[in-house]
Amino acid sequence: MSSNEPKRTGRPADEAKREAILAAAAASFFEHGFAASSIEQIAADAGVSKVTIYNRFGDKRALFAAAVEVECEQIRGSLQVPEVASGSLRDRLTAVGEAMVAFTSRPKMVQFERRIAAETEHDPAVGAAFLEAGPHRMKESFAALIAAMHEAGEVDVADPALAAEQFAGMCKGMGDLERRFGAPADPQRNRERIAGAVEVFCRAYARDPSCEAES
Amino acid sequence: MSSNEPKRTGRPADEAKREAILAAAAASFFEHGFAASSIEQIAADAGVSKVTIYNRFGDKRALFAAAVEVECEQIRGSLQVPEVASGSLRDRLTAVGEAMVAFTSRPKMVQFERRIAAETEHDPAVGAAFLEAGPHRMKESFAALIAAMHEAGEVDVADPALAAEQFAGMCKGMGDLERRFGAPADPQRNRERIAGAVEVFCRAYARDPSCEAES
DNA sequence: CCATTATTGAACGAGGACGTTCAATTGAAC
DNA sequence: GTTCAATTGAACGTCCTCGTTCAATAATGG
Repeated sequence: MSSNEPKRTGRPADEAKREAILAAAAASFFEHGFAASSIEQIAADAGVSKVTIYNRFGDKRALFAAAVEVECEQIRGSLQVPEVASGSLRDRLTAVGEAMVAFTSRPKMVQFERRIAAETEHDPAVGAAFLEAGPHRMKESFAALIAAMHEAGEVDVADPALAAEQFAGMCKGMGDLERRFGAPADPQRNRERIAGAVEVFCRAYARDPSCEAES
Repeated sequence: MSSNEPKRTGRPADEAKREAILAAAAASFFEHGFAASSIEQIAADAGVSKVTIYNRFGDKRALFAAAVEVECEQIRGSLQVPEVASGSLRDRLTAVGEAMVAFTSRPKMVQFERRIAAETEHDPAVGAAFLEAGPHRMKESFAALIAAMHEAGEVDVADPALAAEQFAGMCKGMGDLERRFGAPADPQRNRERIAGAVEVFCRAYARDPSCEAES
């Protein structure tokens, strides 16, 4: 395969520079936004010539798209519903809720989502790429877990995808929104939200009556 | 009071121009974003001289803040949880859910939220102002309604604010997020989300067993 | 008519940004 | 050492932006 050994003659491209460019681009784009970022500044931050950026990425929008793609790849890699098979139903749900909230409320993620949302109007493909890489994968993964719980007879759920949305929606509550608009995080309230979500979910869907004993 | 009749001498300020400026500013800021909007273009759209804008608003950021304030005022005015006292518990909850979803998923609102979120990093006060004008008011209003239902003995809710967040979160599900990232609206799924939210809410909180008969 | 304020059009200055061009240099492969 | 591509630095052109300045004009109250 020529793809394995390009056998290209001449000076090879410095891959470290590519990564430095993407890192600097991501930092600037996701902190200041697309329009407020300048290629020259990104080049300076990356310790690279401006011409190198244009040679490798061609365009400001293309550089932005590349930075988004890198971030989406990272999301795809680090996103996973914790597959805790042990513990009670409540414990497992609680673990999932905590993982989801922790994942989505990291400052980096909040910042990234803000910028992606802002650019979605100008470039819908960006929003679609993020949606597929993040939320949709998470939802499908969690829905599959709920479906498995249904198969195991632990819960009685007719629409696992809907139930997944319901549980996630209750866990996030308004904490999601508050963070997006700059309000400080409230870990205590987050715990209450997760506990409340588990409680309501069990009351609505659990088959085992002992699950509802805490009422 | 001199505030009632300013008795100012000279040519009076044209209030229609002020509104035209704010309308044009809102249109540009909320469609293209702050950095990508230009004062000259806003002036042209408003049919007004650029100097007039600087005389009246002083600054680009101040103009942005004024446009945001106008929009928040409109939100404060048009936001209200429908106070349907008639109908069954399910019917009332459904009405509230539909109203909330309809209110938050209007394209104008989605667009506005995107821009406010993007600017929140640069200017946290903007995010806080929106949070107070919109989501927090809505939540408090709905929580009061749930508290009233509790007083009336229809539901058994220990934490009305939490229950309000749970119901709202279930109604929105991921539809909220999908719209923010450009996915087309799905009215059918929205109805299912609202119906599902009502169902789960009643199972978890309703006192009247007949409410859960549909299971 | 006069004083006073609002508005305009045009121009200006300083700065920045995108994207290009070009000669010069670097680094790896053969 | 030669060859060839990657990289650099600097400059350039073009355009846009914010914000200011200034003389001219419009609209009101007295």
